[in-house]
Amino acid sequence: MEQYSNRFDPACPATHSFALLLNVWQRQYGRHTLPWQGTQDPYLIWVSEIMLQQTQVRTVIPYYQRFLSTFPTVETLAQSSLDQVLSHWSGLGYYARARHLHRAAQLISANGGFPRTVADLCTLPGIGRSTAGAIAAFAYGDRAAILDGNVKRILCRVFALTSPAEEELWQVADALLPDSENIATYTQGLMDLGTLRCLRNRPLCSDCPLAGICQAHQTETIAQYPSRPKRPQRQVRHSRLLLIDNAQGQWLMQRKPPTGIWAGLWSFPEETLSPDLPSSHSLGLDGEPHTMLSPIRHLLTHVEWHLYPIMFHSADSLEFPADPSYGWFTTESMEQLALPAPIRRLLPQLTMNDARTLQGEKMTSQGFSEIHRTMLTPCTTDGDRQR
DNA sequence: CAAGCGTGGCC
DNA sequence: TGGCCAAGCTT
Repeated sequence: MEQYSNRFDPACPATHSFALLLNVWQRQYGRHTLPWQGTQDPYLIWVSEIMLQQTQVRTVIPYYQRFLSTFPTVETLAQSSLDQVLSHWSGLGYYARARHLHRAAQLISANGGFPRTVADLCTLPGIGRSTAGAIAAFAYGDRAAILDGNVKRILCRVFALTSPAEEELWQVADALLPDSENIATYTQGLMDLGTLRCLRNRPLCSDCPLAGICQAHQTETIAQYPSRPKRPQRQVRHSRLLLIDNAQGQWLMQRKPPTGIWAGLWSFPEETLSPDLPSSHSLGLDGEPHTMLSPIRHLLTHVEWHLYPIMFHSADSLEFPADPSYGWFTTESMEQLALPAPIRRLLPQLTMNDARTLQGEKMTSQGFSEIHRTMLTPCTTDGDRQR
């Protein structure tokens, strides 16, 4: 068998049949009834593409439908408050997407319409080259390439590319584009193939339309593509979450700063725990904590975060008017806030404790100290986590 | 430009 | 069950 070098060869037979094979397959086996299909409205397509960044279709669908029922047009989105947009994003993650979406909506609205080209789409916050390509292909039928995780995996396998540069992959993606009349089918076909056939683990090559031209399949080296870069180890972080209620049954919350994890969302006041610092809170609470809820272990891409919710009753005299980032909320009103997922999951436990039923574990202050010492003592051994 | 940025589901 | 992944972008 003829061998191809570890480089894309535009003259190899696979180049010519790639798009045709993919499109024939997409029409028969691809997805055609997703909520954002069957339209060429750039707004509807844009919202879907942003939500789908690093997020699976199944997760997105209910968010997409709720979002569009509240913000049916780019103008309604532009005229809404950021808080309202973030609250619809609550639980979906990567919240910068929501901030960018809102800002872009205002730019689009001010410009009187959507950008018409890939280059102009790329100028909007939150829209990179791949998202711009998808919007242009689906909304305008432009002959524009996408390059998401699916496409990278497919291209690496079909053309046996071991560690291609990003720009090289874009060149391959461009070279493979069919005529613009078939571009939407083709673009959807890439996404469908990556999701339904060319899976990262255990790809279904026996049912893949590209098996006949796939170099990785022919050399039985599918498992080697794509080579996975090793992830950096997560940094471990410990924080106490201060759940403070007042006599009116309200809870003290704080908006997270504009950068960092959960930026702009509402959470409970935090107290960072570290072995180097005494664990004293900064809110001037004079009472003792009365209840400790179950610790939360929350994993982000780069952080392993341990949260220890503890409950206080606010002294009558306690007020927090000085810092506008604080606010008092009933559990009912908190439902509408933009809350991170683990914080939202705490709400039922607050309700239980609203009535002073105190379902959590009663703790003496000595007990707290004990537990916090346990938290911070070398569960570290970060070396143990390597393999 | 490498690092930062969420979350739910899967095996 | 824990490590890994999913329609990436920003700084």
